[in-house]
Amino acid sequence: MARKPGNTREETRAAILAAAEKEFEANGFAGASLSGIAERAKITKSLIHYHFKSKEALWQEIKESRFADYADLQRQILAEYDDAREFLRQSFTAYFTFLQRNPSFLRLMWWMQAEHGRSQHPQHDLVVSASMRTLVEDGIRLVRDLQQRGQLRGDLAPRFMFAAFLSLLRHWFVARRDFALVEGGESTAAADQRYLETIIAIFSDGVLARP
Amino acid sequence: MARKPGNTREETRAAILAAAEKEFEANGFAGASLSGIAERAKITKSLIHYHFKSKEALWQEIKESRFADYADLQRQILAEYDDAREFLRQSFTAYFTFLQRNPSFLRLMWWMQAEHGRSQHPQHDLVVSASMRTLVEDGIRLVRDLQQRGQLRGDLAPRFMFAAFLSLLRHWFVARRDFALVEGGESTAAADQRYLETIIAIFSDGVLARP
DNA sequence: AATATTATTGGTCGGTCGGTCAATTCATTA
DNA sequence: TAATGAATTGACCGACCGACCAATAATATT
Repeated sequence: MARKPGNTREETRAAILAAAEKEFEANGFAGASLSGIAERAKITKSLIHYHFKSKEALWQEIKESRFADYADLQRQILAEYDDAREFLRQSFTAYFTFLQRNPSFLRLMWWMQAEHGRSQHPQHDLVVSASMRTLVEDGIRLVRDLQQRGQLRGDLAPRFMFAAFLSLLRHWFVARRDFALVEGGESTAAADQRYLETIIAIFSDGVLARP
Repeated sequence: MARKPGNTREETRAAILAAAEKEFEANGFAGASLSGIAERAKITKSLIHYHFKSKEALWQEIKESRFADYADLQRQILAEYDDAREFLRQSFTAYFTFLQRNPSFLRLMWWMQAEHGRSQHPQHDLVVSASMRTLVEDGIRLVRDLQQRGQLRGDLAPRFMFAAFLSLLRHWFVARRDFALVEGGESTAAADQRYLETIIAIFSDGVLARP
């Protein structure tokens, strides 16, 4: 009946992808609806199927594009420094800032973890698994290097040290809501910053009082 | 047309609740279906509505019953010890063991966080919020006490220290899948134990090499 | 034994889901 | 300007969703 003028193929595709990302971020894969995506993108449901094969293919394309951002992050973290303490600070800050600036990435990851393994097209999880594997492998290798150079304590397994690193960073952005419930007054940004300083201090030096 | 003999009211209710917990755990609230629950419980869909007002009410009842377990856990964590190092070990171990033994609780929490704030009946979130608030408040108070008694370093804000504590514990059980992808061979139980020892060590003493 | 109450069923409702298709409109080109 | 191809639409499909209801079978009460 009608055709919106001026939009190129890529513009429309991008609009659909942006709308879909919001919808998936808000509702997860199961909860998201093509109607909702169409509404956000101000086009009709049919057009989504013209540009993308299926809902699952759309979800897959979003996941892949989001994981591409990880490459830059890894390069930042893996950059080298002379001083181990300063290295830790830089790594924590880089990862933390990334999560802080990409809340939609974090929410998509959250949904992906929850829905992991439930896909009817298992090959779709391969890209995600490959990305995670690379991140974990690189992180473990890095910790091992630092141990061998005598900058990190050598009595702990590298992979569990790196797991602790990731936990401290990733979990905050979902837990902070619970902490905002008590003793309000502090802005989110301020709380973020103070949490970051705290985990750097704990990770570097521990929490026990020194005599 | 027919009625299954022998089942008391409570038995049927319990069967539905158990089936629903599995279904919600696997698919989240949006992804779960009453048909799936009925199938698991080996009854019909209609019977669910006879015993429970709605899908949402069923979900709510499961959440509440699961959060009741938290009370015992808190009492364990809040038990007192003379030595701070031993106290940390006991607290980490108690919380860790709880999550280890209640995987369905963890998965339900995961879905709840993802779907939080999206309920059409906001009052349903109140119980969850209240539980989380109590846990966080008690934890913060405990850290503050230990600081004042000189057992924990006093230069870090209690709430962020406690947030770090929770992050190290909760995040592992969702991240460990990614770590299982690399250097296999270690059983899940063994990896769990080694991770626990690692975070206790890190939290207590930090990761920097001591000269 | 007759009656009332409770537990359970099959069937059905309106609504939404993801997906398909033919028709239509715009942009390009001949 | 006419023809062609790509982009977009509305209408529609079968499947499933949560919910409801009348009928019925099992149990409890009298």
